[in-house]
This record gives sequence, structure tokens and C-alpha cells, in this order.
Amino acid sequence: MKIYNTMARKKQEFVPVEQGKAKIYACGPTVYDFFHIGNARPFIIFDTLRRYLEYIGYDVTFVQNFTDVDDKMIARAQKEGVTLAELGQKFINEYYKDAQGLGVKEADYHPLATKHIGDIIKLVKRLVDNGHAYEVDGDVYYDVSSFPDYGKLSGQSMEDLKAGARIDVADIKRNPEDFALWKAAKEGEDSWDSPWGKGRPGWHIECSAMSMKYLGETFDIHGGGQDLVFPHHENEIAQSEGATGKAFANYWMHNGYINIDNQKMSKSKGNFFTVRDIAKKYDLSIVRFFMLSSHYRNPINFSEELIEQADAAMTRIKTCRENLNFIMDNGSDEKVETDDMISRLDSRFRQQMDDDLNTAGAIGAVFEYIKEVNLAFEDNKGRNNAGRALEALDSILEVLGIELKEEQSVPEEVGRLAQERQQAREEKNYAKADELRDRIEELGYELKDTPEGVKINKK
RNA sequence: GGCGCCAUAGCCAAGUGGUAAGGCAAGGGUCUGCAAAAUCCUCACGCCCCGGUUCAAAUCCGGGUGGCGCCUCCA
Repeated sequence: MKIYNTMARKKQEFVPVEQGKAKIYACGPTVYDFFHIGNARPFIIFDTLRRYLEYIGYDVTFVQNFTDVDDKMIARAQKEGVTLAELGQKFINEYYKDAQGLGVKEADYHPLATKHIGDIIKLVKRLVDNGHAYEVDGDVYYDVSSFPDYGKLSGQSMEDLKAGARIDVADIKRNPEDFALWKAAKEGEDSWDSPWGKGRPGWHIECSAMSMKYLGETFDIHGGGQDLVFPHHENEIAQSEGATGKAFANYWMHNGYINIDNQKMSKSKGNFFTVRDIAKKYDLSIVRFFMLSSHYRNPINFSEELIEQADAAMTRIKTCRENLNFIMDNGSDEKVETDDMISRLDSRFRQQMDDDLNTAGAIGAVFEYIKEVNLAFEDNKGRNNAGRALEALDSILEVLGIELKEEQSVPEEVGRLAQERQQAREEKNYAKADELRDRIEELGYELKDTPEGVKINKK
């Protein structure tokens, strides 16, 4: 498999540290609020990466953290009048609800920063001891000038960063670019004991500490949104490699943004949709399908119209499955040769996914397969082969994490009216049948007379 | 100012040297009491513009134009 490595700025063949194993760390959410669909993208992408690596035979260890202590958490907890722990627990639970809807499986580890204070302190101490960090009045800063490779991920030299001049220069740090590893406690904030007094970890250090704890000092893939390249991931590299002297992550993967009207969606801009809100109107599996419909590194514009398009596209997959299911029970015995179709699906799918997780191309391969299936099983033939064809489709959908929800049950009254209509049709009393259909539509349901029988859908 | 990304049909979107995947929409056929659904077929002589390299370019190089991002919390 080839992966676009931000560090190398090109696609590279994936060679794991340990043969047959893939160790992945993805930056997770700060649990101070419901997450928005911009946040959802990396969750879906790295979940898909994990599923695919498993599909092609890797033993995957996947870690995604929860940031449960930082300025935003503290501010929100104070505003809500709850403890930091209560706020964190609440939104961790909400994360799992939304993630489940999006088909995002639980990681092998979901470490919390506040449960790893000891590991964090140990790492900070290591950096202080070897000269990469220094303490000032209970704060500990990373001395960026001590790490010559600083800037290698984002492709910026120290001079460039200085020229940026958007950093507060007038403070106690040695270099304006130095960042906090440990922050001295302020009055009323949650804090932990440390060699530098009471305080709390900086944002970047938790990811270094927790990724290395669960995956080792050098692991395979580190992922996150493009906006984390600088400074978050740059700082993680400085911290981790500064401490260990070894390479940190071998492959850096960064997903593109979700845009609204071509503008980046973000909480600070206020132009965001939470996953929770979208779930009120659409099945979240549509959101996943929509995201996987374009390459993970490209920006996606989000709109309801595009979600509707994705929904319509999914219907095609759903119908194909329903048709195959029908044929399994009711089809004719005429044989349909499926081996070639299935192996074409698998090889096309792998070809696309092996090319830097090209899920858009992979979905194209699924639709090509569906067309072949529709033609091969024409006129409901192939009862004994439909099961295999369906199984092959489902195994690919499983790797993509696309779940096709069964139709929900309809109210009793609607079902009764539909039955009455069916009887009227059999008696060729079409006027009555149409009248009953109208009444059903007034109740918000629509009827389809398919060869497989009458289908009732919510409008 | 520094670093970087993007531009493919009405909409979405693959494709990084060999003659434009796929989906939605649209048009036509089949099926159906009708309708809807389903299904099949059709649908870019051209990939923002101008130069260049090459037997061959959407794909490589140079120059434009337009859009976006990072350099500050952010997925």
C-alpha cells in the first residue's frame, strides 16, 4: 500500500516497523462540546484506514486520544458549573454515540490526558534533564532552538517562523516559538503535582506521551487534520524525538477540511454543523458515504444538496442488496457465474485503496460491480449464486464501514391501508386502490409496487 | 511576508505521460392497471487560460487567472 507522507511530501510504500503489524495514532477530539462534521472527517478516514489495513492482513493497533484538559475544557467547565471530569465524561459519551452512527469503531485505546499525567510528567522531565526544555516560574517550555529539525514536517525554517511574527514575543520564553509543556496552575483550576509545582500539561505533550506509551517510541502512522501539521504535530516531533533521539512516526497522514461555501468550517468561525444536528435529519451512514466519496486529502464542500446526492447514490447500493436478497429466495435456478465479477471487485477495490486510501475510486469499483451484478442477475435468475454475490459486496462495504440501514417499520394503520389497497388491486378496483394510496401518502408514506412486493417508505 | 493546496460535464468526483472511472441530475427504452420504484441505454473531440517539452500531456515544465489553507485555539 502507498501512503502520502506529509513529511516526505509524496506517496511512499508503507513499510511497517514490525512486519505484519500497523501501529496508528490519530489525534482525537477535545471533549468540551459535541463534535462537528469537520471533526468527523479524520475519525471516519482513520477508521477506514484501520479497517482496510486489517482487511489486507495487518495486525493493527489503533489509538485515538481524548483531550480532556486544556483552556477550552477549563473555560467550558467553569461556564457550565461542572467539574472538568464531569464535562469530559459527558462529551466522551456523546462522542461514542455520534461515532457509532458514523460507523466509526472504538479504537483499541482511547487514552485520556488526565489519566496519563504521570507519563506526561515523566516525558517533560526527560526533556528538562536532557536540555530540550526549561522551567520558568512553574511553567516548563520546550526550547525550540535546541532541536535543529524543528519545522521539518511543516516545511518551515525557523527563520520563516520568525518572519511570521504572529507570536507573542514579550514574555518569559527564551525564543518566541517555544511552547508550553507544563503550565503552572492558576487559581481555581484543576491541577496536578509535579516537580515544578502544581500545574497541568500543555496540549502537545499528551499526544507524545500517550502515543509512545501505547505504540512504542517509533511507530508507523500518525494522523490528523491538516490544521494540526503546525504547530501540533511539529511540536510532537520535537518533544518525542527530542526525548528519545529516535524517529517518532514514520508516516504522517493529514486529511483535508470540510468547507461551508468554500470556507473552512470551524468553531471559531461559527459556520459549523454538529454531527448531532445532522443526525436529526439524515442517517449518519450517509455522512460517512459522502466523506468517503472524495479523496481524504482534498477539501470537501458540505451542503444539504450534496448529502441528498450521496443519499440517492446509496439507494442504488441498497436496491442491489435487496434484489439479491429477493433472488436468493425467489429466483430461478439458471446459473450465474460470479467468480470473475467477485475477483474483479476485490482487485479493483484493493488497487484503489492501495493508492493512498483512494476511497472515491474504491466506491467507483463498488458501483461497477453493482452494474455487473444487475446485468448478470437480470430477470431474477441465479438463485444459488446470489448469496455469494451479496456476500462479496457486503465484505467490501464492511471495509468501508458503510452500513445500509434496514427500512424502519411502518405504523399499523399504514400497513392495514396498504393491505386493503392490495386487495382492491387484486379485485381490479383501481379507483379504490388509488384512493387508499392517496390516504397513505397523506400519512407521510409512499408505496412502490415492485416485483418483490409492495414496499412502503417514509416520504 | 514565508510555506502549501486546489481548478475535470448541470452538480459531485476518480484519474500524475498513452488517448476521460463512478455517482446524482437529465433524455430515451423495458417493466407496470396507473403512478412511483427498479433496470438498461445515451450523455466531456475535451480536463481554468497561454506558452513549452514529448511520437504522445488532464497528467511534466514555465508564466498567468481564479479559489482556499497554515504560519494563533482548531480535524
